[in-house]
Amino acid sequence: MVATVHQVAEVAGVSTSTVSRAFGRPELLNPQTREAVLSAATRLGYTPNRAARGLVTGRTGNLGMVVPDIANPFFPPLVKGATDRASMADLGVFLASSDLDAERELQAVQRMVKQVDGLVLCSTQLDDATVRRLAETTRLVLVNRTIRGIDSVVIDFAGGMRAAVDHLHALGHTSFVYLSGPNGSWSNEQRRQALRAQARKRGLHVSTLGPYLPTYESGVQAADQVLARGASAVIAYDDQMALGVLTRLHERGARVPDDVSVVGCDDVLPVGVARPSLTTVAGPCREVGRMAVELLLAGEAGAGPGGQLGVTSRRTEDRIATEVRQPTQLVVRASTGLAREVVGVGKLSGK
Amino acid sequence: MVATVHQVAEVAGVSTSTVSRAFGRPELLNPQTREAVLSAATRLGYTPNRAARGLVTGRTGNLGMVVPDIANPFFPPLVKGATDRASMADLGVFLASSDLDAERELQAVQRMVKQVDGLVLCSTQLDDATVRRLAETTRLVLVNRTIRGIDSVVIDFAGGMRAAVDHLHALGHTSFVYLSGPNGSWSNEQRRQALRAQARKRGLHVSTLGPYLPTYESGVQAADQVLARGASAVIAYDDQMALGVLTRLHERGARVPDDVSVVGCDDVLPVGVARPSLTTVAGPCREVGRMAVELLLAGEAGAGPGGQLGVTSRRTEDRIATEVRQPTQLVVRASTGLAREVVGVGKLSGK
DNA sequence: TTGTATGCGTTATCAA
DNA sequence: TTGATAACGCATACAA
Repeated sequence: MVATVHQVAEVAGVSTSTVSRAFGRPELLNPQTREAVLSAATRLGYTPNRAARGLVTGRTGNLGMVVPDIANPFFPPLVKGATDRASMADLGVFLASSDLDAERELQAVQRMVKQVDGLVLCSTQLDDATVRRLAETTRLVLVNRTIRGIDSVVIDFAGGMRAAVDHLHALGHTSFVYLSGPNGSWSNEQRRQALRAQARKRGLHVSTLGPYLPTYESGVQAADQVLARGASAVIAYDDQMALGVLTRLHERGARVPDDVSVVGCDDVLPVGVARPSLTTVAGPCREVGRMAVELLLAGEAGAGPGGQLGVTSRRTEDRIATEVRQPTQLVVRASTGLAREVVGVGKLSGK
Repeated sequence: MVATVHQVAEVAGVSTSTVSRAFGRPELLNPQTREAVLSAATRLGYTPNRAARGLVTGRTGNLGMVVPDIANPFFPPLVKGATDRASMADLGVFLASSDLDAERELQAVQRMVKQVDGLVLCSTQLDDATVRRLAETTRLVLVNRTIRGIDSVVIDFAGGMRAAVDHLHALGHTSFVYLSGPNGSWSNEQRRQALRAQARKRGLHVSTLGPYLPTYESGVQAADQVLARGASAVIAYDDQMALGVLTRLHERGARVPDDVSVVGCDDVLPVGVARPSLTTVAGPCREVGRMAVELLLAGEAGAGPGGQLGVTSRRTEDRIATEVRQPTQLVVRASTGLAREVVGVGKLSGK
C-alpha cells in the first residue's frame, strides 16, 4: 500500500490541501506545519503521484523521445544528453525506438503524447503534415530534420561533408562513390546533397550506391560494388557502413588508403582503433540531445532563448520557430590518402 | 484542445461510460453504437488518456528501465530488446541513465515508480535493502544482479570467462592480468571471481589492475601498466577497455598477439574490425532485455513462466523469485595467440 | 445494452 | 495561514 495525501494529512493532523501545498508551494505554509507535514510524509514514504498531479495541472513532468533505432550507436549519446538535461529539471523521459517504421513511430507517439509536456523526435519518419498536426497538440522539437514552423536542432553534417570532399580533392581524387543511407532519411539527403554540390564545385564526379540500411553488414556488401566500379574513394553514410567497407576491402586484398580511400560519418564508435583508423565527420551528438530538451523547456516557459551560435528564429505560419544548427568537423585519420593516379598505381586488376 | 470522453460522448450521442466501453470492453456494446462511438472518436482524434485511466484502474500501461549509462554500448541492445517487447504489448517505457550514481538512480526510480506497472533495473547501484523495499511497492526485475527473492535475468559471463582462461591456458600462458571494472559493480565481481577460480583450477597466476571506469581511455591508461608488469596476456572488463589497450600497445610497439594477448568482454561493438580483431566474450544482450520485460509481464499476470533453459525458481522470504540465466560464449579472433615463452620470445626490453 | 453516480490522487479556487 | 470543495479524464458498480 502506498501513501496518499489523505494518509499524510491524517497523520499530520492537517487537510489534504495543506499536504499538497507542503510540496508544491512550501512558502505559503507556516514553517511549523510544513515541517510536521514533511516529517509525516517521510515517515509514510509519501511522494506525490505525478500522474494525478498532471491531470489537474496539465503538466506531467515527463518528456518523450523517439529515435529510429536505439541500437544504432549514433543515438545513445543523443539520448544521454537529453536524459541528463531532463533529470536536472526533474523530468522523466519516455523513450521509444521506432525501428525506422513510420507506423510504429506514430503508435509510440500516440502512446506517450498525453503523458508528456513535450516531445523530441529524432530523425523522424513521419511526414510533414503529421508532424505539423502533432505540433498543435504538444510542444515539439525535431532533431536532424527541419520543418518550417517547428523548432529543431540539427547537426550540420553538410559542413563536414563539404570538408570531406575538399579533403579528397586535395589528395588528388577526381571521383568518388557515396554509399547512400535509408530511403527517405532527411540526414541522408542532407549529406548526399552537400556532397554533390561540393563535388560539382570542385569538379569531382560522384556516383551513388544504395540505399542501404546503416549497418556494418551493408558496408561489407557495398565494398564489392565499390571495387567493381574501380572507385578510388568512397564516402559512407555512416561509420558502421564505413567499418564494413574497411573489413571487406581488406578481405578482397585492396589496400586502404593506397588503393581506396574511405570516409565515414558520425565518429561515435571508437573508429580510431580500426586499422587503418577511419577518417570521419564528427558532430556534437550529446550536446544536441541536451539542446533539444533545452528548447523544449524554453518553449514551455514562453520566450525562446536566442543569442546562441547558429540559432535562427524565423516566423512561419503564425508562430516563430527556433532552429539550432550545430557544426561538424572532419577528423582526418589513416583511411584517406593520395589517389592512385597521383602515386602511379593503376586500377585494381582481378576485381 | 484535445478530445475527452465527454466530447466524444456528445458527438456520438451517448454517455461517457459508453465511450469508455467502446475502447475498454467493446464486446459489451451493441455493434452499431460501438461503430458510432469509434467513428466519432476518430473524427475528433480522441485517444484515451492513459494517466487518467491508470488512476482508476491501477495499471498505467508503462514500464520503467534504469541503466547506469546509456552511452555505454553494452546497454543500447538491452534497451532495444526491452522497448521492442514492450511496444508489442502496447506499453510505454521510461528510461533513465543513472551515471553510475546510486543517488541519481534512486531519484529516477522515485520519479517514475508511481507511473509504471513495473521496473527493470540494470546493473543497479542500489543496495540490497533499498531494492527489497522497492520490490514491495512495485513489480521489479533485476538485470545483471541477483538479490535473493527478486526476479532477475543475468548474463552468465562467468561461463565465458572460464572459457577465456582455458583458452589462454591452452595457448601456453601461465599468468595474466585482469583489468577490473568499477568498484561495487556486480558484473565486475562476477567476472573477476570466475576468472580467479578458473585460473586457480588451471594453475595460472592472476593479478588484478584497477578499478577502472569502463572506457576506451581507461584501456589506454591500463596498457602501460600491463607492459610494466611484463604480462603475456590481459583480460579486460569490457571491450571498450580492451580496444584502448590494443591501441596503446600498438603505440608502444608491443605486438598483439605475439607479445601480448588481449581478451575483451561483451562483443557489442564491431570489434572484429579492430586490428588485430578482438577475442571477446559474447552474451545475448538483446534477448536479455526482451526477457526482462517478459518476466515483468508474466509476474503481472500471476504465475511465472518456468520451463525455459536456465530458469530457476526458488522460494525465499515469502515469495518465489524467477532467475533466468543466459549463457555466454568465447569468440576467438586474432588478438589472442601463443604465449611468448612457447615461441621463444623473451620479455619486451625497453619497457 | 446503456446510463448514472462515484472515486482514483492531486491541485486550484474560494471562503474562512 | 488553512480548510472545504470541485474538477482533471477515466473506468466501474450498480441501476435501469
